[in-house]
Amino acid sequence: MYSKSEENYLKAIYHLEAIAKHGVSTNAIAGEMETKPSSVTDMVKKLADKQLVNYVKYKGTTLTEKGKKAALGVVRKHRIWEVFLLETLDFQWDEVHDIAEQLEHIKSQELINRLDKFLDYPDYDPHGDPIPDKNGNIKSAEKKLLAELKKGNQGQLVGVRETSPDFLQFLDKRSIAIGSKIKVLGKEFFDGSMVIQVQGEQFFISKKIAENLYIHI
Amino acid sequence: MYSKSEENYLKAIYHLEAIAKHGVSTNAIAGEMETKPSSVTDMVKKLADKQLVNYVKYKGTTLTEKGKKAALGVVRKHRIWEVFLLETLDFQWDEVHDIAEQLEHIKSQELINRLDKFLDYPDYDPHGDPIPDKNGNIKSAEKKLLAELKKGNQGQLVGVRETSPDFLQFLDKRSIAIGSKIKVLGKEFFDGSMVIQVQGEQFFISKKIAENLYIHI
DNA sequence: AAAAAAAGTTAGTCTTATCTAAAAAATTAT
DNA sequence: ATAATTTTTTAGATAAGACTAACTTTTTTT
Ligand SMILES: [Mn+2]
Ligand SMILES: [Mn+2]
Ligand SMILES: [Mn+2]
Ligand SMILES: [Mn+2]
Repeated sequence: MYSKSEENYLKAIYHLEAIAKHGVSTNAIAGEMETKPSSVTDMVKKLADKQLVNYVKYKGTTLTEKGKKAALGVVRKHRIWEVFLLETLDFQWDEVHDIAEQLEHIKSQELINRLDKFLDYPDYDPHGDPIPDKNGNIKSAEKKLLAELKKGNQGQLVGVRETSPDFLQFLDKRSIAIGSKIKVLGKEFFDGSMVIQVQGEQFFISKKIAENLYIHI
Repeated sequence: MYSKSEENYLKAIYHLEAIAKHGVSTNAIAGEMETKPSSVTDMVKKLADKQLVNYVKYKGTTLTEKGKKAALGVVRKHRIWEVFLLETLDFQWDEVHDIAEQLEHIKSQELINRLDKFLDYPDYDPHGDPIPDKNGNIKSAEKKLLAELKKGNQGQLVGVRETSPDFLQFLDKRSIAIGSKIKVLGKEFFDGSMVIQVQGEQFFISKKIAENLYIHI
């Protein structure tokens, strides 16, 4: 259907649309794709010709319905493959992304549907991101940063934003891991620091820590 | 490492070397790859520059040790993915090839080794072709055509050469299937026809039938 | 052994996806 | 409201891989 490059652009634009207010900027796409802005201009023109994006010179790019559907198809493949790599092949949490980046481009609807079935229709990928269904519907909730929760809220740790060894060791030392239930016992308005409860134990964490933990509520 | 196109050429040359006496001809590669001879000339020159083939203008192409190793790597990936598609995802025997043709190009040694382990180190792919190990060694026997067997020989049906509905129905009607044990009870020198025994039952088959069944002895 | 046919190569073109450098438009600072 | 800066686009170049058409070498036929 679409080339690997086109699929990667669509996915990048999809991800950027979630945070951009209006259209996605050429520079933003270039940043995400690790290419030059001039390459992006070329590609978004091609995507516009194929009715996959709305592109207004100097103004920005947005996905059309057709483009969004295509992007969600790639996102679905990516996340299902990530689950497979982690659950079935026992890859580590941080090893799956690069391989899924390639596998997401395999052309076969049947393949991904059978894989989905084999994995028993997972709702989330290993990073806590929801998996769209066959029709591109995302029924599951998007993950949130722990820092966004209020006092009294609780949820489950589904992923980390920062992956440096320092940070992962910080979590390890406190037995905070993917799947842990976390409750916000208190939150300081002044600096955003929190007191949280994890498996009975209480920890004080800074805003910086809370901004790097993804939660499902 | 190598591009998808280079990998496909290496694999094609590897397959053709098995039947060619001397070097593989440009036209033969073009046929296998479904490209034009001029495209092949371009590519074999590039492969020769990379020490993957020995190419002598107008004479033919052979794989170097380096090229053979690379080709076997692709063959290994292809066959392991085929096993996965059939065994794990329940694809039909004749649906797996096209998808494996894409999956064989995923760049990750770790991925294929884990998949191999997950499948419990299969020796053959669903078509009865042996799977090279990590180092490119093929310890298992190559499949043979039933037509090559002699009176008294027996083996296991591992694949079919022809895949037309007519032929598959012919087999179905007689309950001859992949995995069936077949014994040659008699063979006519005049026309190559055979009497075979399959699960207690005896059948008379023409040479044409016997030339389309692959056997492991 | 010459002529004809087939096989293989070269030269030049095309497409896709990149890039650099220069120009134009939009934004921000003065 | 200008000027400076940043963002974006255009123009032209490059590399991979494929094609057509023309040419050369090899093989087969007569
Ligand atoms: Mn990708
Ligand atoms: Mn993910
Ligand atoms: Mn292939
Ligand atoms: Mn096979």
